[in-house]
Amino acid sequence: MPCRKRCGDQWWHGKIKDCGYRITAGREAIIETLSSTHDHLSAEDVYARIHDRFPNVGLTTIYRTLDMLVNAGLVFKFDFGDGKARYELTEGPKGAHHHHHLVCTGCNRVIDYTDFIDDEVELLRRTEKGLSDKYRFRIDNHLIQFYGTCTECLAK
Amino acid sequence: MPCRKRCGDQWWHGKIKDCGYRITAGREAIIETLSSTHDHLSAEDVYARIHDRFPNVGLTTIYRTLDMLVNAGLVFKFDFGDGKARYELTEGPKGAHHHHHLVCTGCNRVIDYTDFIDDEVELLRRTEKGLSDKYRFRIDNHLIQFYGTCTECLAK
DNA sequence: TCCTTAATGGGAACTATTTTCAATAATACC
DNA sequence: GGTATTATTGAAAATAGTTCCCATTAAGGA
Repeated sequence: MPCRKRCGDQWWHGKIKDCGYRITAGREAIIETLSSTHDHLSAEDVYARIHDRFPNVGLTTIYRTLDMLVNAGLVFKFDFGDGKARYELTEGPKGAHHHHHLVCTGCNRVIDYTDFIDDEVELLRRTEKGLSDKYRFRIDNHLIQFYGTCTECLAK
Repeated sequence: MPCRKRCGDQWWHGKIKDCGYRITAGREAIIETLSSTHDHLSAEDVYARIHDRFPNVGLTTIYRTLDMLVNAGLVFKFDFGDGKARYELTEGPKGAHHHHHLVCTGCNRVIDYTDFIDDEVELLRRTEKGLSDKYRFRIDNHLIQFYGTCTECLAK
């Protein structure tokens, strides 16, 4: 499928090209979709949201592209315990929007929170340093999630 | 399958009975297996380790039991990104052995660390309090993982 | 010991994800 | 701009982890 959008470079083009990947219409569509929502989309969700405008971007491509984006560090892959992977951009055109997740084990709802993030990030940075020194790991990323029961589920 | 072990109660019997579950030989075997290792076992791993002594505990039962144990709060279910769930006891006969994980995205190796845990746990407790107040969540658990590349994979 | 009901196992079913492969399109080079 | 090279592609088939189904069995209370 030809890359029909002839508008200028997007903020993420560099990051992709630097890793040796090509810019395609499918990839544009996928990244656009991810960047236009705060939902935690599964591969199938992305497919559904793209399919109208790009009927010939297949599910396989979605999976492959998301995987590639995870490799390139542009996307983070989450497991919220409902059997399918969820994807989120690590940053937008304006930079990172740091948040963590609160997951309801009753209904699988996920709340993004940014409260307390500064303290967390500060501690994580220290921990990261300590760990990478001690275990000789290069640490790229971290995951913090809290699990519990949301108000609605508590009411039952 | 009859419960052949007639030895006295195990430390976990109460927790299971309190949730209305029964004690069976299969469940004993599964918990024993989990408590005798620090490995992060998948359902299939547990099956393999039990199958010699209990040839008639099926994989289905392993899945069901692990799920039940997660519900009962005795087991924690992890996703390290290799496509299968991993299970770990949340506590042993001597109480909880608190640790977090360092995951290599190259080879999927997982290192348990306990360093810095005290600071982390202290911060988490505070965050947990703040979050549960603000979002009216009952928080039961948390997950912290660091992702990166281990020494061996860095060498490549 | 008997009775109720939860737990079981084997296989089939399900579902998210990956693989295969021939066709197509994005980039580098001229 | 045209062409060669090579990554990317979609569809269908394959895979793999997990769950469902249902007749049978066993745990625990009376």
